[in-house]
Amino acid sequence: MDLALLLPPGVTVTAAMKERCPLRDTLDRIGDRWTVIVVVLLRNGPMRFTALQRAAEGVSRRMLTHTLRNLERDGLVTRTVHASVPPKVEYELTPAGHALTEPLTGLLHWSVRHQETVLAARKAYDGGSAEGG
Amino acid sequence: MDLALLLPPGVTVTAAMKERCPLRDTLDRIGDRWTVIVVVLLRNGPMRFTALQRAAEGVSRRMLTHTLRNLERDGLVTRTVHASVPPKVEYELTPAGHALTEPLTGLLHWSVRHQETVLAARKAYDGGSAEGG
DNA sequence: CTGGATCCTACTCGATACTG
DNA sequence: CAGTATCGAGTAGGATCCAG
Repeated sequence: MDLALLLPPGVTVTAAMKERCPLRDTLDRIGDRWTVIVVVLLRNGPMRFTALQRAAEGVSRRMLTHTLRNLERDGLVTRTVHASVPPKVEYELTPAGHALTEPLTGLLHWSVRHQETVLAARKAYDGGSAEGG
Repeated sequence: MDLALLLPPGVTVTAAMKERCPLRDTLDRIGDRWTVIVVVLLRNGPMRFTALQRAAEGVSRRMLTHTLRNLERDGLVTRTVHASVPPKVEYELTPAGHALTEPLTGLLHWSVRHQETVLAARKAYDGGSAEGG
């Protein structure tokens, strides 16, 4: 992508950005099925593994683990193991992770505000395209 | 997802939202490889098909067409054909599409600001995990 | 409760060739 | 210039079983 037009004032396009588009990078990282959901859920504070699984509704243990590992790897989430029986593991956003919740929360709000509009548009489009056939 | 905690004040959780999580819905829609890129690129005004293809860097005609069709279907983009030779087709964001650029632009800015941090965290994580083997 | 290993399916996406 | 049709590879992610 051509970044120069889109960046906020004061931000310069570095060589690294040209080589490796930051947005493309971020999308590759958060563009899977569960990452955004998990980050948004962690927005209000630390959560345990099982609590996340319940809240995310539909995620398998495998994918939740996978998602959390990637977030941890990228420094967006910390993992804290409490030595107890049964085990208790808490996940919490780092500052970078919290910063990410801002646009993602914006996305959530957009989703809520435009759900009906989008659904209606889709219905109209599908109806219109199919007509006459 | 449990939406009640996360919604802005004044927004009520409707039955539709419980049935069909709006965020999940949005992510299914924009979570593919090119949608976010295209929407961000259209942020400054209408663009032609080929201009988009050049700017997106790497998208195939097939995928660009597919992406634009979906955006059109959801009412986020309009498609205008100018009857000329050669053909000229312009794509432009609708108001809903423009509203979407706000969080997406936020995401872009986050990407730029945190690229180095994330890359460093990843490197550290990978190095740390691999050590001793 | 947390999470690793394996297997398997479905779907996404890109390459290529063709059209108006 | 702006698409469409077809095909094949790669991979995301779910099901299941095992373990500390």
